[in-house]
Amino acid sequence: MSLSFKQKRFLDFIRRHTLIHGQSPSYEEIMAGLGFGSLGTVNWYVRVLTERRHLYRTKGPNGKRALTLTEQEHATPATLPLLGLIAAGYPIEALENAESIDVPAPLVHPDNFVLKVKGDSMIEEQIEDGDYIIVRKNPTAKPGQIVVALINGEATLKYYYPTDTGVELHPRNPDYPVIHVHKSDDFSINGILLYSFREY
Amino acid sequence: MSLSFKQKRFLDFIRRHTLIHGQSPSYEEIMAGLGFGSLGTVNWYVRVLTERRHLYRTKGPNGKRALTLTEQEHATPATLPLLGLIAAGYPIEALENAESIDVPAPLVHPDNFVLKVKGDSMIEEQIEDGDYIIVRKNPTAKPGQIVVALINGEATLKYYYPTDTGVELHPRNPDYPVIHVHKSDDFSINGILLYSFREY
DNA sequence: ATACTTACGAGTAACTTACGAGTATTTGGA
DNA sequence: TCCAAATACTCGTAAGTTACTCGTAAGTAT
Repeated sequence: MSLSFKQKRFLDFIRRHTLIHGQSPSYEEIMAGLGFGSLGTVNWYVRVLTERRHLYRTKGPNGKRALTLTEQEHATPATLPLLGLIAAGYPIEALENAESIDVPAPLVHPDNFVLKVKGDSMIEEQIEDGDYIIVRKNPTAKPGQIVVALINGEATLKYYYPTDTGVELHPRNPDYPVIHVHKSDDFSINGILLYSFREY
Repeated sequence: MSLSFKQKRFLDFIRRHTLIHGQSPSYEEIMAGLGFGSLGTVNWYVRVLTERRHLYRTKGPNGKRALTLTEQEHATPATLPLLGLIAAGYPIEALENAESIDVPAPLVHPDNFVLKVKGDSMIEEQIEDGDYIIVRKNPTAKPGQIVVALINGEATLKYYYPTDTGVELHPRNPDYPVIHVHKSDDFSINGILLYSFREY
């Protein structure tokens, strides 16, 4: 879902023009400003960037000078870093170039981050390949919360229930077994599950 | 809902006139002040700006020198209205007091809205009770998009594939049957599925 | 009466969209 | 490693819409 260099340049031009002139540029102005030779080129950019929801018109289709950046409220970027890939039963796989993901503003918090679900290992939790989960980094949890836990290095997503003797991890789907964590296990809570989403 | 350059200029004129002269300008004064050749032009601005809620009359319609600015209110929150409840096989149930739901900023758009999923009827689509879906209102779709469709009044969430003879609706899960829509069916597309999420 | 506001009808310039076709650049395999 | 295919980008022009304009006449409140 990332943009090419030229596409970024295109969006930048609109942002700057809108800022400086108080209204969106017309196709002709964009054409001149970016050195294109044809309106068709401008239209091509508008079409693909609209489809990808980086642009929209404030006044419905064919509204004049109505091109607006979706990213406008990026002034306070409501994004969280995508820190890694998670698949049940495997270690969490870190991503180097922490890309940012748009999320609802109330979820923006320094301790929150996003993981992308890899594979269908969590299908029984109604979470499938390609979904995203938002996690609050926290080494502890309250009983009944869903946690991202690591058992002997393997990630899992389960309800957390501490007991006298150790910890029980319950699946969302009651058809699957409860996991009993023993003292001999290497157990840690990575964080608490706050939200999950899927883009279509 | 942004204004054109000329529309801003029109509002500015009213603001300044009201400030300086202590009363709103008459149509003639606006005409002279902005260099129009006709009252019709002034009236055109008043009409569209009133429709868009940037102007109103303090004394009801046809009140003289009563043009007043609706000074800009909103600090655009990144929310969408929750318009109803959806369950596969049932009509969409409208909610009266449209509450607002926080969503990622890029999804904020006048044509987008949120539906809450009721019951487990969409479980095979990996969408369960209590999930939310974000839909872009649109009466048509491109092949391959996931649509919220109504067949004989019943809602469903399916991949959309038009054919020569009608429309095919494919489920996300291939274990479930493809629906063939016939001409005799009352079929309409409510919108296009953009995003789904779940709070924990 | 006077001082305004509303209601047509119609025109034009400013823009946006649609279409058709061609050239670069990346990507996925054999 | 090299080709084929997809994707990204470019051009020109014509047609379609919208924002804005005019003029005039009829309506409404003091």
